[in-house]
Amino acid sequence: MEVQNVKDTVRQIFTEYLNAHGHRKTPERYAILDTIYSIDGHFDIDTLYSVMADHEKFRVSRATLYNTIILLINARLVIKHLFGNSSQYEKSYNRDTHHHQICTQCGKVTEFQNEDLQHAIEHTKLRRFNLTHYSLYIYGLCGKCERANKKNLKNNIHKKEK
Amino acid sequence: MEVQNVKDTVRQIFTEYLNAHGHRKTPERYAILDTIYSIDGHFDIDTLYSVMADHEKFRVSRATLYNTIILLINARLVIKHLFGNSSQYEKSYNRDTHHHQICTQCGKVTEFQNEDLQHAIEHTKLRRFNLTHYSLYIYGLCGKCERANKKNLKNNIHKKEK
DNA sequence: GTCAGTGCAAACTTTTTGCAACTAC
DNA sequence: GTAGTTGCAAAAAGTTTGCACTGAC
Repeated sequence: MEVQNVKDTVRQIFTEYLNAHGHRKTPERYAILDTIYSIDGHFDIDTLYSVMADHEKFRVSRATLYNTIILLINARLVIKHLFGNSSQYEKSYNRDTHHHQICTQCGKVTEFQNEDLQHAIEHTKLRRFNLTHYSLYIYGLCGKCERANKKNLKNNIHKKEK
Repeated sequence: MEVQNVKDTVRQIFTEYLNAHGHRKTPERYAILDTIYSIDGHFDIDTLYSVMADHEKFRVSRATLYNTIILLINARLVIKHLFGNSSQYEKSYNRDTHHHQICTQCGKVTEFQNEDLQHAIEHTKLRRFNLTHYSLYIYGLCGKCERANKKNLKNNIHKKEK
């Protein structure tokens, strides 16, 4: 689907959501949705705030960002992650299901897809629970850090952990 | 394995870890490890602080709790989760692998086990990545909330979302 | 016209940091 | 003795809240 199509569709979904829940259709809310769907990958509130301040016609307050993102999560248009210290968000409509690899050393987050895994998770029998979505975080050492560690071992460099 | 055995074993693992990394073996550190291995399920720093203040011989500062828990995570004796607002921790030695169901409405976190799922995740081929551990969070509606919602619908009670 | 929504600043919560005192080694 | 560790308090970071103003309905 083309970017503009996606933006139109999510705007429509959002409109329906707002109507259904008796919320007002403010320009701020649509500007936020639009900006989020212009961002690839993860972002935090601060990044979103900067992007909107710099590139978009709208400047909205952080309070409004926090408020609106809750609506978007409920409308299933945004997913919230909790990596590292701050909350990270990402658009969720028309995105391929993906999983997350997180390097415990450098903190780098990489997405990957795996249909078998996806299938296994989505078809897990759950007792008294109605799955809507899920997050899989795989922790370990990324290739870069592993190589760096091996090199350091060879050179007998010992970085003390904090 | 018996509780006391587990405590002894983790103390030994921690000692080895501290030695290997040139850290001191302070009584605070062992008291924290011991307390953590007395707690079943998840806890946050504040809870741990209270438990130690109330029930244990040792009172340690929050700063020390934060410092020590990082060591314990690195020693693979504790796992960190990010549910809801604050970081949650749990002991990880000698625990069965489990996954987490999180109700998006009431926030309740339930653990469940599923060997097929566990196997599928652990045997996923990863490119340039060395898996050490993982967390799977499944979001949805728990049975209680689902029943409550149905009941509300029937009675035509409309709680507006915030 | 009304009240939900917004912006701003203050408050709050969780975590980190700086520093003096302490203690494991 | 010395440097790593601790406790405390202050600071930082992220998020929520109270309130007056604005604008969607």
